[in-house]
Amino acid sequence: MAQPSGRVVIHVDFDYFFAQIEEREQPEYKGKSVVVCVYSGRTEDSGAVSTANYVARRFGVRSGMPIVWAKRILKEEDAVFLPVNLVKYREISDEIMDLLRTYGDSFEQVSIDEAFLEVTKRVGGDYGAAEKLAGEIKDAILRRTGLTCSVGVGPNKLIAKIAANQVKPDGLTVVPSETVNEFLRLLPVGRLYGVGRKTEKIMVEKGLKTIGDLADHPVDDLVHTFGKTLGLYFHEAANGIDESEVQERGPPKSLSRIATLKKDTREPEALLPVLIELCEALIRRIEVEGLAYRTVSLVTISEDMAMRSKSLTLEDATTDKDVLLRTVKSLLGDYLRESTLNLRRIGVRVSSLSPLAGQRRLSSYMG
DNA sequence: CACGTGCGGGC
DNA sequence: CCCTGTCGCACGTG
Repeated sequence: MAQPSGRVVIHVDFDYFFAQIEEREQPEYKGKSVVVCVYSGRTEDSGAVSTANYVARRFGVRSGMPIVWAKRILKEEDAVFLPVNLVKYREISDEIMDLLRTYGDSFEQVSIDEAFLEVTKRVGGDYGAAEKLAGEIKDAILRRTGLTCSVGVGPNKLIAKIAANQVKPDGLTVVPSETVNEFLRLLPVGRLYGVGRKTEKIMVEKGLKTIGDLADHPVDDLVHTFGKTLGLYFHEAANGIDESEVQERGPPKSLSRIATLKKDTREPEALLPVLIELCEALIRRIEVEGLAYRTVSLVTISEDMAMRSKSLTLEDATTDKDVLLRTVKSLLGDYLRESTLNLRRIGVRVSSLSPLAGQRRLSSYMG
């Protein structure tokens, strides 16, 4: 009873994207563990793993893992550790996204390495034609960039995304509407978009281990446990229902920059230079986006890893750098009066963003 | 509405 | 074992 609408949606997920790019550029990395890292700069190897190739993953290296753990795991191996080069990855991502966009009735970039394509019209609702098209997309990306990706085809975004994750790297998984329920039923609830570690734990404690369990569970109880929005969403998702459209994303709703401090401190003299840099970076971004901000937030992560935020909404939207810095300083004062802990990381966020009038820029979001 | 927190996705 | 960076959404509270 999944989709009366007869849609066909494709999800494209670039395989171990950052590490694959590095591999492609250095053929001598082939067969070795390649680990792309975000170095925080507080000690030699402080920081976290961003992406690892499949060789490293076989040893247990994972995204988000501390770099020192990964080094320990791979110390007997001839492994390569590299810093992230986001400018390079973004350039390659943009190139692939521009290519992908031409294959859909509509297109939605989800992140630097993921996108949805609505192809219903393009394939006339036919899953055989969709599978062929998905293959052509994979070929085109490979020819153009030398990179592989994993692709999922399904009757909606939810199913297409789960399908793309089913076989990777270099996978192609097609789930026609008639097979949605059998496809979902045996999968663990954690495979559902929106179910992470915390939510999965709650579900498993309720005896909901598979998506089938969730689909059969009374929706009232899900609403009671997870709230109206999420409860209804989980119920529908578990039954393979998702009517959300594939559509170009608009301008960002918030922008933030966060940094790790060289050492834990609560001294304004030590924090200020960092805040200035973060504000400057944000203002540059606001300018290229053609946006103005009205809400300013200071984000703090203290030595105990607790995250907090302080924010203030201005009377009028602005692009002014000094206003931003003054506001951030004032919020820092508020925070320091309330807490005695040293800070480990600090960040600045702007939100309530509005487009500046008379901007050509708007056109770049209209698809 | 403004403010603050929690969570997820997944590099 | 130690801990990156960025964004969106939901929701509780005042």
